[in-house]
Amino acid sequence: MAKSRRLVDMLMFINTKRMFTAKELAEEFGLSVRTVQRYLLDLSELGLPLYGEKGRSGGYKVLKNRILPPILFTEEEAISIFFAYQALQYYHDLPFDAEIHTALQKFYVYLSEETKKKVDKMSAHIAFWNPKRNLNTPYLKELLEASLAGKYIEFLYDSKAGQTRKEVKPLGIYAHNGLWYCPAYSCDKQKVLLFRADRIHSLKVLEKDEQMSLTLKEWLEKEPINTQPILLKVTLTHEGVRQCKGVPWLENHVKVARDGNGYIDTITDGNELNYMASFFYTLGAHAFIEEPQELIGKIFCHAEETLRRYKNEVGTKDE
Amino acid sequence: MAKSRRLVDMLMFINTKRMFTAKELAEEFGLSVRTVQRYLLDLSELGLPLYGEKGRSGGYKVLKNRILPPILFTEEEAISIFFAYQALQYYHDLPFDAEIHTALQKFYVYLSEETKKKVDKMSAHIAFWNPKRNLNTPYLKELLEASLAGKYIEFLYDSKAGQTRKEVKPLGIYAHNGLWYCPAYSCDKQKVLLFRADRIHSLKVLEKDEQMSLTLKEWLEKEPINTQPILLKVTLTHEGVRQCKGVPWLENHVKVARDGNGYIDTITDGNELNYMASFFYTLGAHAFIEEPQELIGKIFCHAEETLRRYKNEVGTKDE
DNA sequence: CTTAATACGACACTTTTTGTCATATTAAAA
DNA sequence: TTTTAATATGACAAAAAGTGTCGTATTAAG
Repeated sequence: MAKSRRLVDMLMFINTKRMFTAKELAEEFGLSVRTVQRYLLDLSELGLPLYGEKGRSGGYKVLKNRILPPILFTEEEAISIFFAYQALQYYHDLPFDAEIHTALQKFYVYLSEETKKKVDKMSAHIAFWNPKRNLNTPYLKELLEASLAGKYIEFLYDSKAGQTRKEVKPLGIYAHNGLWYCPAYSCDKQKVLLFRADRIHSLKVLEKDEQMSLTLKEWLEKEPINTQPILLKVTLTHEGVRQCKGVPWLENHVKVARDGNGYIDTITDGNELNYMASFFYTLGAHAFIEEPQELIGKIFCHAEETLRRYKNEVGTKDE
Repeated sequence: MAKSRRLVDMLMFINTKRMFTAKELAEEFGLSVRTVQRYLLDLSELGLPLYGEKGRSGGYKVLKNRILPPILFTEEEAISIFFAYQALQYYHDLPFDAEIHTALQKFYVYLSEETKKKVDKMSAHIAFWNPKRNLNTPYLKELLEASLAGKYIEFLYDSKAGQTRKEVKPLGIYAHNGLWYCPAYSCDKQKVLLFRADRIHSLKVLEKDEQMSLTLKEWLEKEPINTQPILLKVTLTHEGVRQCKGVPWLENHVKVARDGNGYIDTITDGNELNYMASFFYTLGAHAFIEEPQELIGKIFCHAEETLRRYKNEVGTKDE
């Protein structure tokens, strides 16, 4: 039992070193060099990828990544990890996809038959509703790692105007509606730009790094600074109330009268006018916008233009 | 070393049994009873919650859940698990929430300082955009477990008409837009009903169980039987192409000409006409619908009506 | 060609593990 | 009430495993 403990201690010690010699460990742990060699043999049999180099400036190296000491999990905990993985199933690409799979594999082999069945079944009984996407997003891990390390990157980006070269410092990544986005700070333009991760090609991590000034979270929280507060006033029918309560950006702002009709009187983001126009258009007669005038104007102009564009289509059919 | 291995073997053997005696194990492993007792002592020191009962029909029991043998993970794998957990951060309630936390805790304590920092940072650099909800959904785990076991459940449901008692067999759970839903088969009504999990109260698992006839997955796949296929033909400008490629239900159906303009010619669901109308309305001049006539009609009528409704509003301002 | 490292075998010595026996305690069955 | 079969624990000798000290081979840098 004492040996197992010392093996774990040694594993931990090794993890902190890039390279080490048997003599070093012998002194550290008060053991003979021979015993240390035997310990290292045991560790590699346990799965630690050790590589020894002979010769004067030789020593041992741990290949691969650091390995954690053996951990005891309960089956319930393993199940919970499989559950968490379900949430990721709907993304075509993920950072750390390979690692998640090897980790799940390690859990899976030790599960009891009964629990294996349960885990197998699970994917058929849980869904996280997200649009399935088929776009390849190969650089997710690199984007995330660069943002964690505060490193600059360089890549080609498919934008409206064709492919352009960008040099930026990513703040992080986020998933929205099945797509991955990456806000990144551009030195040239001195501001944060938002990129769609699937449109990023030929990424290269640059040496230039800088301690993080802004994280994704801060940026997401700050963003509302870019908002242009405008007053939104809408009257709603009974059905309009129901619909507005179903969207997160409005659910807390709908006031309902005793007769079931409703009213919205709140401040929202002026940058979202186009989205709002489309949303209230869908509601049709169930919502009547009182303010802002700009939103009414948008809807009105759009309606006029739409009429003009489809006039002939509808006309010919009717005749 | 031989001992550690035998300890693990014994752990595995114990896991398959509900109850056992020291003598049984002694015979199974070719050890003396005394040694088995000492092994069991070691195992409980390692964290296995063993409970021994004296007396004639006594024996050992493992309390709690099964424990997996010690597993060696790499740090990268641990990071990937923390990443997966990020995807769940936006749900107010989760099944297995407690277990996920204890599992992450076990990983966390063994991470190197460097990796701990990385993991701490991660939550600030990744987001899975989902509306934050504040509704309590306490029965998620029970719903999931019942669906896996094919068991019937009984609960009170807050529906439009007030609280009603339901007796159903859940097919599974799914998350959509930050809310949890549970489709479940009702024996009374002989069909699958869809429940919002946050509206379920006082759940009780019934003894009655039945091997699964339908899983959530099958149900979700079957649902489109309700679709009404219609032909959709749209011409797109360059920008229209870009926008349509950004929505999942169209991204695979956009054909792009050499000049950058595009064309859609596909079959979609007639039940979604209202949504489509709203979507193509937003695109404005970047999309021109050729078919179906019904969609054009919808957009046209809506535009006419919108004009009528807001005419005065815009007029008064202009004067 | 010396030095400092891995690699590994042999053997005596030390520590740990194991089996045996003894004893106490408990609870069900006879 | 006594017997029986289980846990629980201690003592001690025997067996096994682990350890240190050699020795020898091999390798590569200085």
